[in-house]
Amino acid sequence: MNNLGYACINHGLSSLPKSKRVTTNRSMIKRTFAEKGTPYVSELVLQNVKDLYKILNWNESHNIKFFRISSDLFPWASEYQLEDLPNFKDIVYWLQKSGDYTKTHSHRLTFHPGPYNKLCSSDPRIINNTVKDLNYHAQVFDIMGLSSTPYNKINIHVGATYGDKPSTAQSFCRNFKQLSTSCKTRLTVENDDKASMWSTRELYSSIYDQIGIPIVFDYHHHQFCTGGLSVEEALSLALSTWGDTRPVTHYSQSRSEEYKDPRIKPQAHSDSYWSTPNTYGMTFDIMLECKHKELGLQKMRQLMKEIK
DNA sequence: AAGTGTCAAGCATTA
DNA sequence: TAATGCTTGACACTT
Repeated sequence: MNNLGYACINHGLSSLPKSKRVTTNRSMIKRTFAEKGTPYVSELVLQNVKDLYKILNWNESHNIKFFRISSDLFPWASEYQLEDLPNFKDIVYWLQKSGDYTKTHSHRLTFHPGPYNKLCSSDPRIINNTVKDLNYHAQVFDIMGLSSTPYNKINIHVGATYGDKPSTAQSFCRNFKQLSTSCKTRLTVENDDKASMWSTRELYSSIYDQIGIPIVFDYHHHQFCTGGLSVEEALSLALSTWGDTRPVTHYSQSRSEEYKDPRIKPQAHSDSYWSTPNTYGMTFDIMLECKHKELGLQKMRQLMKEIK
């Protein structure tokens, strides 16, 4: 049984009329942050965490037990301490309520912080921001009372090579040590979608072998950066890095194929699905990264049923 | 309410 | 040199 999940946005709930809209993605531009500061952040965060609880309830009632939380939950999180938000107590209340709900109903929650997180950089300012941002994600899971393991993964890409993969990997592994313990124990790395970047095989030998963090295998990315491995080989290799924790993979399909439009980059994610990932009989959770979110998940369930 | 232009961060790639 | 895309469209202003 491979559990299916979706990422960050519930399409149906977020397109309700404004008064009923449910979203965890309330944010603001830089100017507004400068003008209104953390009190306004705090208001938005409170609404976001309340809506997170609603989404988890929606998921449960639709038998979806795997969900990626948006990093937008706390806008500008690297610019303040969570404890300094005026509504922090109420925010904690709703996060704990969501965490309790998650555990009671055996859901799995994960994060996927943005591409601006460059743990492999050698610029101290970039490292500083990256460490703050990654630690914030771990702190949220801590508040929710979720496991300090990759079961609640915080997944990132290595994200650069600087024209020198060995030294870039070294920087990544060195800077990893600066993260909080609760972040280090949850961190995972994902294979890239460009030939020049990091394949599953390279992540294994350059990152996993050094610091032992699990590899998230992305089916879609793999075809653009195989590292010389077949899907089955790369998948097996990635799964072997998860120890006792049930692994996660990512699955999406090509938008250019979906719309039969060669002008669209083949890497772009599709709206929905028309075929299923080959699991080779192995068991792991699958994060679906299509644009139509929970609708795509329901489509995928149909497709998987038809196969059996 | 609906439409439009703009929007933090880092990097590699394309135009 | 500038625009694009990435884990995810949303904000802010005008009409």
